[in-house]
Amino acid sequence: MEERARRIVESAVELAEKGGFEAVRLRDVAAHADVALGTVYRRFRSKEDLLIAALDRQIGDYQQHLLQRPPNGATRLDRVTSFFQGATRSLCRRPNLARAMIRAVATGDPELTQKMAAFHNRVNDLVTMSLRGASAPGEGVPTNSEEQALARTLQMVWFASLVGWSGGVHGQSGIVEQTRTAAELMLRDSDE
Amino acid sequence: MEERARRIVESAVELAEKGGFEAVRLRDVAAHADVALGTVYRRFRSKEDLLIAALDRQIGDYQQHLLQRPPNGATRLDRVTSFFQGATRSLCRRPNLARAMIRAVATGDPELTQKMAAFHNRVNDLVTMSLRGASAPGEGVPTNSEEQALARTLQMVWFASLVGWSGGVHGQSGIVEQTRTAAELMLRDSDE
DNA sequence: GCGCTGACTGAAACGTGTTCTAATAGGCGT
DNA sequence: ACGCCTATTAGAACACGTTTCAGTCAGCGC
Repeated sequence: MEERARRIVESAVELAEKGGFEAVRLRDVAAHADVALGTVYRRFRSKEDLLIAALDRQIGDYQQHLLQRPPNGATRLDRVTSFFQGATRSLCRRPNLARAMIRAVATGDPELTQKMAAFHNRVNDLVTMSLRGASAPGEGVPTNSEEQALARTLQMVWFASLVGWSGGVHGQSGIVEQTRTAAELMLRDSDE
Repeated sequence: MEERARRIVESAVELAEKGGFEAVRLRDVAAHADVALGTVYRRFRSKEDLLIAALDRQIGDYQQHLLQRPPNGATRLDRVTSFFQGATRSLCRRPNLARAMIRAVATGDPELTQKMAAFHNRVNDLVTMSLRGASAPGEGVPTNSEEQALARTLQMVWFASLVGWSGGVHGQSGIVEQTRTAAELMLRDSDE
């Protein structure tokens, strides 16, 4: 990402951190990034696009972090549970920002299909990685279909939980519990 | 719901059916319902609130429909699969409307926590009903915790799938497939 | 150096969700 | 019938996402 674009995203993040979705007023973002409003719109199609870019960035960072310290645990259930716990904690550390980004990605604007899909794929990869243990995704072992189904289902449960949290339906612990419960239900008999 | 409010919701539904979320301009809704703009805001906190009310109404209708023809099938997997297939078809019959309502409920405005929760609970009840077979929810059998966990997880998978469909990430068949896959993973050993 | 091109700027303008206000209407107890 | 209260109305007003436009600037080929 180019310098100017990065400044814009960072400004959006700062504003979102303080005041959530509504606080990300694009005029303010532009001013804060020392850029004209038109420039923001040259780089990003919409407010949602901008916030999804922020989310993408954050996931990238977390992916880096995971490569250093891959989720450990003896069983798939342990690893996947601890992965979601860590990811949730990391995301919810800045609740206003998290809510803003989740709202953007949940809006489901058809203009942003690709970026939504990219987000889901990234999370999918992380889940797959945690299911397997150490190894990075796309390396060595080909994904079998059970693994794919597991990863996608867990990713969706996490997403739905995040939306619920974002709307105040339940607390941060609810996210972790719900994903763990789902993982337990799907990995009942597995102990590998 | 009172007459005036019903007219407002119905107007919103008509507009959404034709042009989706953006087509639901509250000025138009008011004009169409033969009501002043202020009256719309007296009854509904926001555009999202209005569309969630439409969703709630639609779920209520579908629940009625289900009481007449409860999902049939020998196993839990069969019933739950056929339930989601039917519900998805029913919802996606009017795609613009569906997308508008889903967007509203996915936005996760903390003002609307209660209505979001109500939506999730209603879907939960329907899923529980289909897991059990004929009997209505809350009657006779108390919900055990495995059943609760199953229902909630499946409801979340369905919701996430709907959001994905709404954003164009996958087609209507993707919704059905993803929920079926999740159900299969969780009901592998069960044949009751 | 010169001109071209594409990005950037500042500012205005537009649409729509949301709020506000003053005026009116309708019902209800007395 | 009268006063009161609440819902409703028409319409203005405001905020903010988004678009548009005319003017400026920077780099780059020549």
